[in-house]
Formats: sequence, C-alpha cells, structure tokens
Amino acid sequence: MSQPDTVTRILDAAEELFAEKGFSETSLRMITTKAKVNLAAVNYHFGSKKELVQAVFGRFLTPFTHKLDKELDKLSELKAEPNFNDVLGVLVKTMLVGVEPGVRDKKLSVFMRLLGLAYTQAQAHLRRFLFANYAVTYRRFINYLKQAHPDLSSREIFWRIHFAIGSVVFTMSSFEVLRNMAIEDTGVDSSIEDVMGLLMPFLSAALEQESPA
Amino acid sequence: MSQPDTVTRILDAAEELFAEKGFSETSLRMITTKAKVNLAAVNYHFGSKKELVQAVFGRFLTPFTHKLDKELDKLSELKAEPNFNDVLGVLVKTMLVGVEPGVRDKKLSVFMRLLGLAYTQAQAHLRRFLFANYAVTYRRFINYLKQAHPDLSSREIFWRIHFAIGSVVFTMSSFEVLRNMAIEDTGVDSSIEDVMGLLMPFLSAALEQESPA
DNA sequence: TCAAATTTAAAACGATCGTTTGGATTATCA
DNA sequence: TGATAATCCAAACGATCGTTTTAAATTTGA
Repeated sequence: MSQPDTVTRILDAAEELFAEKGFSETSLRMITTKAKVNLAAVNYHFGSKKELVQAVFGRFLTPFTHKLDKELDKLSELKAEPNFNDVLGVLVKTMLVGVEPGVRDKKLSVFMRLLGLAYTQAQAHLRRFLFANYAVTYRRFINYLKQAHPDLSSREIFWRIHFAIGSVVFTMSSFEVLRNMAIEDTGVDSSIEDVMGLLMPFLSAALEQESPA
Repeated sequence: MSQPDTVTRILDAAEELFAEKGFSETSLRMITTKAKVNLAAVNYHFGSKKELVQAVFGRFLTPFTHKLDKELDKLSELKAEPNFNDVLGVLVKTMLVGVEPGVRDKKLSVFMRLLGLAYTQAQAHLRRFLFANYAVTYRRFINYLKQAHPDLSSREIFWRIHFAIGSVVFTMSSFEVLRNMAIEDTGVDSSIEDVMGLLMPFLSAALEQESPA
C-alpha cells in the first residue's frame, strides 16, 4: 500500500462519490473512471470495496483523532476543570484547524456527510472498523464532557451529545436538499455559515438545558 | 392496482425491508420472498421499484396528512392564537392517534426511519413525489408555526424545525446502533420511550430559545 | 543494472439486479 | 355457464456489479 499518486486519486474520487451518492450507489467503475486509473487498481491497492470504504474514513479520522488527542492534552494542561463549552470548543477547533479556509466548507460537509453515512447506511463492517480504531479517543472525549458536567448522568450526556450530532449530521448531509426547501419556503437563501450561526445557539440551549430529574 | 392481499403483503414487506436496509440495499427478490409472492408481482402491481418506493410512502403519508389537516382545523377552531407547543402537540398527536399502543413503537420507528431515508438517500424521484403530493399540508403546518412565533423570522422557524427533525430522524433511524453504543458506553440500556423522554425537553429548550438578533 | 513493485490493458468470472414474457390459473359477471 | 379480464407463476433477458486473471509496460529503489 504505497505509491501516493494512484492511491490518493482513488481515495479522492471515492470520498467525493461516497459522500454524494452513498456506498452501494457508487460502483468501482465510477470511482476508477473519475480517478482515471484502471479498474483493477482498487482491488490491487485496497483488496476490496469494503476496505476502500474503511480507507476513506481512515484517511481523515486518523489525523483528526491525533489532533483531537493533542488538543485534549493542551486543554487539561491549561484548565484543571474545563467546562462544557471548552470541551466542545476543542472539538470544533480540531475540525477546523489546519484546513485552508478556501476548501473548509467542502471538506467539512464531506466529513459530515460521511459521518452520517457511517450511522445510517447498512455497513456493519464500517462500524466495526471505526470502533476498533477510534473508540479510545472517542471515549476519552466523552469522559471530558462527563467531568465538565458532573450533574448530568453518563446516560444523559451520551444521548444529548448524539441528539446534537444528529442535528449537525442531518443538517450538513442533507444540506443541498434543505437549502432548496428553504428558498422555496422562505424566499431566503442561506450559506453553510449562516445555518451554522443558527445551529450553534440552538444546540447550546439544548445541551445546557437543566435536567428535569 | 387491485386485490388487497398481494399488494398489501408487498407493501408490508417492502416497508420493513426499506426501513431496515435502505432502498438500493433491498432487492425485489428480498421483498417478494418475504411477502411470499411471485417476483413479477411488484412490476405487475406497481410498475417499477421506484413506484413501489413511492407507494410505501404514500400508504402512510396520505392518511397521515389527512389526519393532520383535520387536527389543524380543530386547533384553529379551538384557539384563535395557538402557541408553539399547541402546534407541535398536534403533530405528535397526529402521529400517535389511531395506532394501537402495541405496535406504536414499531410503526413510529419505521416511519422515522423512512423519513430519514427520504432526506439522506439518493432518490430524487422520491423527493419529487413527496413534494408533488404533500407540499400543501407541509406548508400549512409551517405557517401555523410561524404565526405561533411571530417574533421569529420564517428563516429561523424553518431551520430550527429542521434541526429538530434532524435530531429525531437521526436518533430514530440509527436507534439500534446508538442503543448498542449507549450500553457499551454507559452500561445502561434505554428503550425508545426512555430516549424520547430525554429528547423532548432537549428539543423544547432548543426550539423555544430566544433569538440573539 | 536488475529485480521488485506498480500501473495499465483487456477480458472474463459468477452473481445479482430490475424487468419482461407467455402461458396457466383464478376471479368476475353478464 | 361461458366468456372476459385480472392475477399469478416460472423462466429467461440484458445489464451491471465486485472480483480475478493473464500479460505487458512502466517505475522504483537497492
């Protein structure tokens, strides 16, 4: 698994097509045509389509989790008792840092779209792969949230976070559909930044809501 | 398009399989095997797989929108100026009324899962079908929300509602995945009712949040 | 330089897919 | 009852899928 050019071209093409169409709606022939490589190249370099799917996720999740780990290290050095917004701020910062502003929106929406597919598409092998490789960092992050809100139970933290993930993932991965609906409905067009500007306070209010128990 | 038994059996099987696997991951042979009908029956009764997908949505959306229209009629008779919770209450009531409590959870999660697929799967024909058939009731509902919150712009109403839809749809349509993650993470199992009990106040706080502008 | 690794090419594989066909079977109703 | 239409069935069609194979060309690195 070496030689940057062909492998990278396949990953680029696959990433874009997966995000656009989903996994089973994207054929290897579409990928290799777009990447301008031979059909057999995918099986040669990755072994199978499933492993290609995993490689696409691995390419951005591995550096991402490394950055997140480092940022969490920094945070715990700076503040002994970080609060909710600190921890979530680290997550957002990690998503944005090192990405050139020009391609930030594109990269981010592809990231979100793929994340959504990981949850909603029937790809048990992918969830096994993600769990096997990234569960440690994920759990570390959740634990920070937990200690930032000791009044909330683990159960409440878990579900609130995933309610929020649901909003973000759904909004980003259906963004083009929703954007057109919004124009149709309200006559006003909204960019991703505009919508994020509405989404953040929305989630803030929800996440910080007092538990009724 | 007559003869209730075969058509109904196909719709039942298709609905369940679509909700479980998605559209393109479900073959007509899976559907006809589960429905115990001949393979050709789908094309005979529905014309094509696409039209079957639309028929599955139509079967529950047509009575649903009729009920919703009636409930909105009732509401405007009862209260001249319904508030946010009144309007959303009508929606929830419409989803639950007439469904036997025994199968309510099953029906509801299938409904949500299908709704999520309509947004996230690559099925342009389906979104065209939904818009052509149900846009009127949808728009009427949104208008009620608007007049219940005249302080919010159409744009803010639209996006808040869809942030909320995102949470619900994501949570319900990934419920089995999330449920297993929650057990792994927190050691606590949660039923759909449990999670709904957390999700409702979460969304309440977010939807009613004061606009910063 | 020479062997190994990579890339391309072209073809075929077995499998599965949605769809179609033509005849058998069943239901409908004058 | 007998004719007409609706339904069902087994089988096949053509297309596409992921994957594999064989062979030649090219690049790479020790």
